[in-house]
Amino acid sequence: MRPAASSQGSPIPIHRSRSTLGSKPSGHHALGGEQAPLPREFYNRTVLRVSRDLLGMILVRLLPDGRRFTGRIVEVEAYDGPGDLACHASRGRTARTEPMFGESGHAYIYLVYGMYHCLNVVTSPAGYPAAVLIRAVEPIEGIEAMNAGRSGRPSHVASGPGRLTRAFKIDLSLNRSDLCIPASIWIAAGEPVPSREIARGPRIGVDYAGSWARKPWRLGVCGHPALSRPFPET
DNA sequence: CTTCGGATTACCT
DNA sequence: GGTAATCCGAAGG
Repeated sequence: MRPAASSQGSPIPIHRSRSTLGSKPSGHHALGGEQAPLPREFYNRTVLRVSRDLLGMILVRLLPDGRRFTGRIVEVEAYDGPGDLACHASRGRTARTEPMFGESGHAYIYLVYGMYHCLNVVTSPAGYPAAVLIRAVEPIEGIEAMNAGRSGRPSHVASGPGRLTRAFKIDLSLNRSDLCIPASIWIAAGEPVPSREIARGPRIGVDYAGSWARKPWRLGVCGHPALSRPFPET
């Protein structure tokens, strides 16, 4: 079952980063209205719509010491409600999954395999548990700090849900954060990705979910170098 | 209380 | 291809 989406066909108005109010030709970003959090309405839609529209948006992380990490979202996965056997919420409303049942636009973060955190964005009207797993971003700001003391291609430091949270210093302390407030973590408008440039495939690591594992709810920017792994052909 | 397994990654053969 | 690492939360006794 899906929640009745109030804004099914109409795009959510987003303050594009292209906005040219007093635009400056210099390379410096005008941080005034720039990188403002996406509005609650963006998240309060079906998880598949939000998933698609999150591609190209900008993940922003402001550290306590003032450093700012940003990256372009290039890969996500949708987890859709109590019927989706790959979704944690399909096993009921528990302390861990509680954020998914709450208001959209909040973070749902959990620990997997005892060592990696996964960042999710809660979607849909409150009461309907659904979330988007952010699987990969293309680093923009802070890429050097993210790679400090690590090997591997610097551009891949946030490719994969566990690598992404490690690079951006995201852990359980940020669970339930309101992403519509520019505090420690939020998502800002970027360049939307056209449908024809979106690759789709089965979700990763959910083979226990039977036929639900085969649903093509992993979305990514076609051919992008920062994907966590290639998408299946056709 | 104990047991079990995971929306992953890195490193091994 | 295989598997160790590592710990929280859910479930069962």
